[in-house]
Amino acid sequence: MKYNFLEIEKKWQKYWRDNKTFQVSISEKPKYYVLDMFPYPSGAGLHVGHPLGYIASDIFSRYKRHKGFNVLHPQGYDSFGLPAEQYAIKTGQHPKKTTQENIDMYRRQLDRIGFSFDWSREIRTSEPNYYKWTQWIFTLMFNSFYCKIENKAKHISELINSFEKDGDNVYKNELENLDYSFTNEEWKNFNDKIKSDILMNFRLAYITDGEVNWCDELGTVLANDEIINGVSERGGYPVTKRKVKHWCLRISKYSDRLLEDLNKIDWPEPLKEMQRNWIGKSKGVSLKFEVENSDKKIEVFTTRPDTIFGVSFLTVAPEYRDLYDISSSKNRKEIEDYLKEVSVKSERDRLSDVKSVSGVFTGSYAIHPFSGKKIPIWISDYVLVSYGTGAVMGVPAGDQRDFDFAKKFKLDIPNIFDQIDISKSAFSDKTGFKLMNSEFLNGYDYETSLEIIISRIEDKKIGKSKIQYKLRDAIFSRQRYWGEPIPIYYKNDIPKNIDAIHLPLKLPEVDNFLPTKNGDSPLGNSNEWAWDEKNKKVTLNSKIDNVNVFPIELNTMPGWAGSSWYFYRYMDSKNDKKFISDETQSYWSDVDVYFGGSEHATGHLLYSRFYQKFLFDLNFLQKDEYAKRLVNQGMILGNSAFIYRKSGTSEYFSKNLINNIEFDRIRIDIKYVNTENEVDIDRLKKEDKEFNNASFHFDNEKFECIREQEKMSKSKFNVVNPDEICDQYGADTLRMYEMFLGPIEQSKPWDTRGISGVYSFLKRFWSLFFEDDKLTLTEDIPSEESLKSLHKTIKKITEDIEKLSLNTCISSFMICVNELSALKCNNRIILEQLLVLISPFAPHFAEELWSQIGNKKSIIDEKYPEFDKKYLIESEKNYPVSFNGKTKFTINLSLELDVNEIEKIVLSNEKTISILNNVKPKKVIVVPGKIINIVL
RNA sequence: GCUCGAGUGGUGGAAUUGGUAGACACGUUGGACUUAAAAUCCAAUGAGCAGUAAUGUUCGUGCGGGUUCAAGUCCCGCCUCGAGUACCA
Repeated sequence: MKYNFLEIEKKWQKYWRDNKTFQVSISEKPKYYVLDMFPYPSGAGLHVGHPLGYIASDIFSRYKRHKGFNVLHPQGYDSFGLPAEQYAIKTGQHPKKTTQENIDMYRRQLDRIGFSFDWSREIRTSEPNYYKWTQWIFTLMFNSFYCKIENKAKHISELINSFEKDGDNVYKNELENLDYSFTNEEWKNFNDKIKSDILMNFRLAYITDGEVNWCDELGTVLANDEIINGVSERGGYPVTKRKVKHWCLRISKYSDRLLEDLNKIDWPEPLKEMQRNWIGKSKGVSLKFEVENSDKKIEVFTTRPDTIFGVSFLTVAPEYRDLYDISSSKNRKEIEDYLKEVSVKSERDRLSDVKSVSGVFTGSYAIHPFSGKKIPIWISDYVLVSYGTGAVMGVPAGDQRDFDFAKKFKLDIPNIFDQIDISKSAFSDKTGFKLMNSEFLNGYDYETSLEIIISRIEDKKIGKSKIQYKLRDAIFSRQRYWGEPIPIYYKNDIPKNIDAIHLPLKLPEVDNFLPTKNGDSPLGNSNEWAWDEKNKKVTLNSKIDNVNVFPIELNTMPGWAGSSWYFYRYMDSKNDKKFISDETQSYWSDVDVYFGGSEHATGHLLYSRFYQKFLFDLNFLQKDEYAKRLVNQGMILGNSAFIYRKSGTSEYFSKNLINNIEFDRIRIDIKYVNTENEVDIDRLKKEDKEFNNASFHFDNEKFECIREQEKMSKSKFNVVNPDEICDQYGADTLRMYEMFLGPIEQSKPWDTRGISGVYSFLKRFWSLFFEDDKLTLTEDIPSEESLKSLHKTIKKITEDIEKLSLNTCISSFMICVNELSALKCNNRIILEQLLVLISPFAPHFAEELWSQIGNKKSIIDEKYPEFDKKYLIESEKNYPVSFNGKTKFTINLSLELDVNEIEKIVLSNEKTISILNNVKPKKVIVVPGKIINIVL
């Protein structure tokens, strides 16, 4: 019988569907949760790079199931957010429609590959019965504050109680942005608006009015991790600073826990490192400088208080809060000019402008706390408002930026480092110096001076040790249509949340869902977007004059709101009473292995950890980390084709090829290029419009086609569609080939030519079962050799799957089948076990043969074979005999021999004698079971 | 700039953690089958040198040193590429 993969795959996919094979529920068995990062259905469809992680996780899930675990392996769609909406806008359709279409396409493509997903648990973040809970979590955050004393989130009512009882006594330290203090009596007398404003400083979801990253093209605000190199991650559009009222999540309160708990989880070290850098903890000192002729003080944050005597100026950020209080009115004009100049700069300008130094003198001076000297105060945009205190002390001798600044504006550069030349650049090392010109710190090194200065600063009560984080609060508002509405309404300007029982607050239908350049949210286009507080429902805007009807927040949530907690919903996706029942949570607990790309390191993977800890604090979750182990799959790179001008050719590419012009090469679709890198010019010119109009003549003499490896993408004309591979070779071959390509976490190029190796392997395996097209198995006791081959393979496969080294698994299968083919093995015992072994990798293939050899039940729950040591015991070893470490020949010896016996045999060996040629060896090293080395 | 990660045949990649470098594949070459092609099967395949040949021999894991009986693997110093980050005081 022939290996007819198309028929087989269809048959078994239907069988699994009909028998609900992959539907799981709570059982007596131990659980195992294998999770993939769910896709956002983008419209371009899948290419062979997408399923890489899914295949690995599927193999692992099926393997764990064979091992006796009750495996939860769900899948869903991250269907809200920018990608889905951008696609809808591009194609001029409603996002609801395109999302549904894209999901259908994804599903069709995924189904062909034979995944063992439990689709009965499917979730979509854009479905009301899902986002109901996303909104619910938001209201929890709105109604919570972070208690520093207990180091956890608590309900806001506790804070209010404390204010009513003790004023701000207990939580005074947390009122960082508030200038005034209040007693319990004063609190009670505050009006609602003031109370609300004060509480906003505490709420974990809060509204604020600060500057945000604004993207004109996308018509929305973006979070820091959505900006790459000063442009938007989606689409690469410019980003500017803009003052917008927006919601934020106070993730910064969790900085330390997010950092510390990285030690608890088995995630890839590079990824943890990225999170550590993003959180950016640094220890230092905050220090107050008096300002001459002013009540205001300037507080700076520094990690180098030891260089305090090197301070020759202070610099504050252009957005510094007390800017006008600390600057001289004489300099007003220059300052305002400078502020204007800075504000027009986009994020990208600022980045590309890092080298150039700009700033303006405030006209006033601060007083050095130890030397008493007058220090000029400057304004410069190299200082960031959002980090530290928004002000820095300028130490040109010890910091390159301060050095450059001082040079540019001709400020003092006092040297405080003995014997060190700072005429060309600053000296920023923490070792290898002794201080000078530093009064009581003279002669000390970094460590010692640090200790002295900190105690001096604390004695003088002008500052204290401080830990500073780079991690900022997460901007939560999007001025977009396709996202979860934020369940907040404004009662007399005071934000109130819609209670959980009235959720979901459903996304309204609007005629125009396009984003606007002025930042108005498309939800404003709805004429039914007001909250009737009395009847607890959404009503017409026209009723807002009514005392009980109030406007609803127009912004929607960012894409990561829905993806920050979705892995819990899978456990109990149908539950409409709770986001997840205690019972299901107790059983499924957490994710055992999470597969996904490292590009989410500082986005999704950080936000979801924050959500986890928050919900843990409020006792909704039982663990404070959700994924024990994480595997980053690498990318599969596509072959892009470029036409280059050969050197010496004076001919240029035609100007008509505008869209494809990149320097002196042209990108073309890889389908026009054959394996010899020859371009099919005729077809290219016929099918490609741009080439059709081009005056460019391809000529092998003047141009050449070169392949380059890049990320697969439709726009790069280098995608390979998994459907085509399934048509031609079958899903099992695709699955195995993707794994065979290389280590899962590595990026590796796709080469369709290589697939034939895996395909013919499966065919060879298949043919072990047949003779002259008829199933022919013997029931005899298997031969020693075949048993050895099998058990060697079982051992290797089991070890490698656990390590997720799946590429070497495929090699082992090939070796085994090669060996069995050579042995002409058609033994049932051997082949049956081998089928179970390979079933996670090539499930359709294994099911088919399993049933053909007479099994009635699916192979899916068959016990995974275990190796028996007795078949692996070697009695002999082919020892390499090396001379000075270089192997000259091998000798087959019994493993029972001891060192002396081996040495004797080797030395009397005729080859040894001839190589030694009467020279007496200096030393003979024998490592039993490994090697023999003769030292001359 | 800083922080990670990686450099092994023509290509993708193996290497029990210090013990026969190049497993397993692709590709290439030769052969078998075939009128022919496809498919399949067999053989060779790191480079160089010597030999008709079996074989022998030298060099070989980015570069330069070191430790060791033995280094792709460990240590020191460089180079190149990739990823992340970017005025974080």
